[in-house]
Amino acid sequence: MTAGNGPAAASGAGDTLAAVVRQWKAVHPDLDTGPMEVIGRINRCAALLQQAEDAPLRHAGLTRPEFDLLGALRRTGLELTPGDLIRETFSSGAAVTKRLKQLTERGLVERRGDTRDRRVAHVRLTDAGRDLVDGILPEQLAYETGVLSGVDDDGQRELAALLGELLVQLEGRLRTPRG
Amino acid sequence: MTAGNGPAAASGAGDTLAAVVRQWKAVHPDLDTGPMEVIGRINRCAALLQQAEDAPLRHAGLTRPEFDLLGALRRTGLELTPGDLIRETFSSGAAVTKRLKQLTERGLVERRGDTRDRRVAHVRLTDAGRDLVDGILPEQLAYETGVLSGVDDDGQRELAALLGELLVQLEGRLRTPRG
DNA sequence: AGCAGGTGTTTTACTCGTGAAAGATATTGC
DNA sequence: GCAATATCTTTCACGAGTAAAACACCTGCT
Repeated sequence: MTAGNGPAAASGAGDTLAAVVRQWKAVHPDLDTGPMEVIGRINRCAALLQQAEDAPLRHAGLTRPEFDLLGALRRTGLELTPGDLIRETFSSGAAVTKRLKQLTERGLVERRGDTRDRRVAHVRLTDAGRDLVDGILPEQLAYETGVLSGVDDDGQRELAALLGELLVQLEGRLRTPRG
Repeated sequence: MTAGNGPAAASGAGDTLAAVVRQWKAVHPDLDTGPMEVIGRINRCAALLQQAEDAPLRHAGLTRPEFDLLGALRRTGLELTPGDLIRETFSSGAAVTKRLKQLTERGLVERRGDTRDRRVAHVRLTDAGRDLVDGILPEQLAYETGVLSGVDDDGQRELAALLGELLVQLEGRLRTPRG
């Protein structure tokens, strides 16, 4: 969030961000807290979702970034190079290297060198890796459906649309993913 | 995101999540990707915002969690115990201890022991700490206003409201913040 | 051919956060 | 009063991510 978050306590109605915003308004009444209400909530949602979603994955012995990597391989259906995976998962090169090492040792992915360009490697899912992803994904989506059940279908569509708008802006603004 | 994200490439229209969802649908046509469209976008927005927002803070030599801690002290206007800060910033005890050590060394916060209960400490902002927060916060909010400028005011209100709804659900569902 | 510079990947050194255990003090029940 | 237990905070050992440098290899120029 923009400016620290946290619940002063379970303060009656509203989410924790509402309480935080109230506190800031009391200290700096002239401040425009509008952006905080959006960005703060996005960050807090993300944090809580991560804690929650880690549960189904942890059950399979995977971290989210590991699952993202496997998922990228599964959904493209192709062999990907480490460079591709860096771009697909928005991770640093070092992180991808470490994850590939781990996942290879666990027999979930395999590597082979490129015949033409011996700098590059090609990574693909093993059968075990593919089965693992295919097994986890439905559980994950079912769990998420439950998490979102408090928001009705129209609300979910609206949310997805608005976040998509914002995302286009952010993705345009923030050239220079990583290295 | 629920299941790996990433841009297959700059695939025409829509954000990167749209491309990811298309890929999944091609591989698992029967999958209900609805939750992914919401949760994936929340996570991706959070990731991008963090990268972006770190810039103004980094300029002041602060990480976001450090700023969150200072912000909690500033907006409550009170002395807080480490325990309070754990709850306010949703961090682990170990993390708060480390941050307090750093921030104390930098002269941004001060500690004193409790007279009654010698287990607890009380932390408050120094003048320098208060000035730093008051200096950064407007910059931060101005930056965020710019980031959100692609979404009109009604959209922002709608977004804040929907995220608030979701947040209430998540906060209710996820008892057991940390330790 | 040979080298200058670019690209793909890994290694290195380091920071930060975490869970579990320890440490220090309060509180409760006998 | 004193052991048993609970609470607040810090320490420890470790895993994971990062930036920057190193490495390995290709490409284009001369």
